[in-house]
Amino acid sequence: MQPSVLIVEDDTALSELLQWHFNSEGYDVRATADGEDALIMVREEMPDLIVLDWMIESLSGVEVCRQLRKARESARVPIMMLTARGEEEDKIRGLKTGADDYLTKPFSPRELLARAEALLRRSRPALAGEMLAFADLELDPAAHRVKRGGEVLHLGPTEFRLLRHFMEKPRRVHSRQQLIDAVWGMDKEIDERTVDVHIRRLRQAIDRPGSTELIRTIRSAGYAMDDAA
Amino acid sequence: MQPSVLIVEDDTALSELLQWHFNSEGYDVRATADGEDALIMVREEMPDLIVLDWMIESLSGVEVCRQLRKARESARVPIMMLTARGEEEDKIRGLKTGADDYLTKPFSPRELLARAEALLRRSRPALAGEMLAFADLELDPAAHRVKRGGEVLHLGPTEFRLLRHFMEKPRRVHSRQQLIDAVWGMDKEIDERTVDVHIRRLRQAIDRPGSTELIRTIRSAGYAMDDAA
DNA sequence: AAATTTCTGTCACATAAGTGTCATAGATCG
DNA sequence: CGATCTATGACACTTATGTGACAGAAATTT
Repeated sequence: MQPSVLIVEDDTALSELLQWHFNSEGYDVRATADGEDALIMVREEMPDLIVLDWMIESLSGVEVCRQLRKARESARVPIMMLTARGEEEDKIRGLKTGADDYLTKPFSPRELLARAEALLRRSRPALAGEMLAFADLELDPAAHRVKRGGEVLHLGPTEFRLLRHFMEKPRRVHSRQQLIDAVWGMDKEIDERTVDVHIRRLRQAIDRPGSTELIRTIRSAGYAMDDAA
Repeated sequence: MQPSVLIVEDDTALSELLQWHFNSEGYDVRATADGEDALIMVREEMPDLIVLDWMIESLSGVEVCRQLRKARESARVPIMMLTARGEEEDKIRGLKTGADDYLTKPFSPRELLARAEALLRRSRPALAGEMLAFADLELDPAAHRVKRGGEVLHLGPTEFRLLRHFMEKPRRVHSRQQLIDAVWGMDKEIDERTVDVHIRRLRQAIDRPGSTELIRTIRSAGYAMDDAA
């Protein structure tokens, strides 16, 4: 499946250049010059990567960035910020709002693409809308649907995000705080015990009688998705 | 287990930016703007990595670096130095004083995190999530899982940390006090006999009947992980 | 807009797991 | 053989996790 990128850039020439390059690398490209627009487009269809110019119309790059991070769905989409030389100060501020990387104009397309790929590699499974699978569990992020051995399961929204997180990084301990950050959102203040409760609900939802427990408790550390006992 | 980082930086915005990024990579983050403070914090609890700005209040970065290197406990903690462009001279001096790596501002978070991980990998592979192996034992730090000859073992939290410590530095005697410092924490006041008990529990957990003892007692010195003789 | 259903986050309490210490028995050394 | 040092089982205690209930929030239906 081809990765998708959203380019937010008001310099038409540069935007087209970027589009061309991403396109010829096999990306599914969308573009806009406007910040408001960008947010709408993201809501319509989540891209795998966002390239964002610092100086754009109607809503500054920082503000777009901030908004994206605030919404739960887009909180973890990698964002690459473009800045002009001499905006060094802004760079810092831009990054602070949560951009993952920045590039100073002028830059070589090759460099942009290389960095973009690096960003993508890190966070891909979650965002690319790819089917996640583990043991006999399948999770379709796009359709918001989970099956176990063919049978459709019913999960609440929180349990769904929780499971998705586990399936993105299986065989790995997640501390309660990490789970809160990832599933509820960084700024939320959620009691750590609450995680236990949702873990239980998740287990209840995915465990068929007679099947192996997929969510393992690691005492004093957190939880992990695991297959073998 | 999550690695810990201490950020010493007096530009609040930049410090927060760094904190955010390290945090979202799963680090346990502490920060201060002050050099004296930094030394105290290090003494209180040794971080796995120190990020140090060259220009900070009350005590320059170099000085902090020098002091850290002088103290035996902190002599080997990896230090990453941050310098502003134009302080190239200082870079050289910084490295001379014992920094392990440096980065010129402004830099991308990706780069910082990548380098940080590289440093970590060198000093404490287990923290960077690398698989540890010894004889027919395997320990997966990320999954918090131990196998012997393919079979999954169950260890309690303390036994797990103990074993991890042995596997990080095998074929080497560890005194009881060293084990206490590493496994329980510097400040804990634990009876040395208690180590014996946990060693027994560890042996019990990893020894299959008929297999060789992996933890050897070195009388009047401590314990070591060893295979043959 | 009201009624209903589903979902959420917290609590209090039950259960389970792990902890540190001790007394005693066993080893080892010179 | 006495002086040390280490192994072991028992145990009282601390801490972490599982669980059911519940009231309020949010979404859905009527």
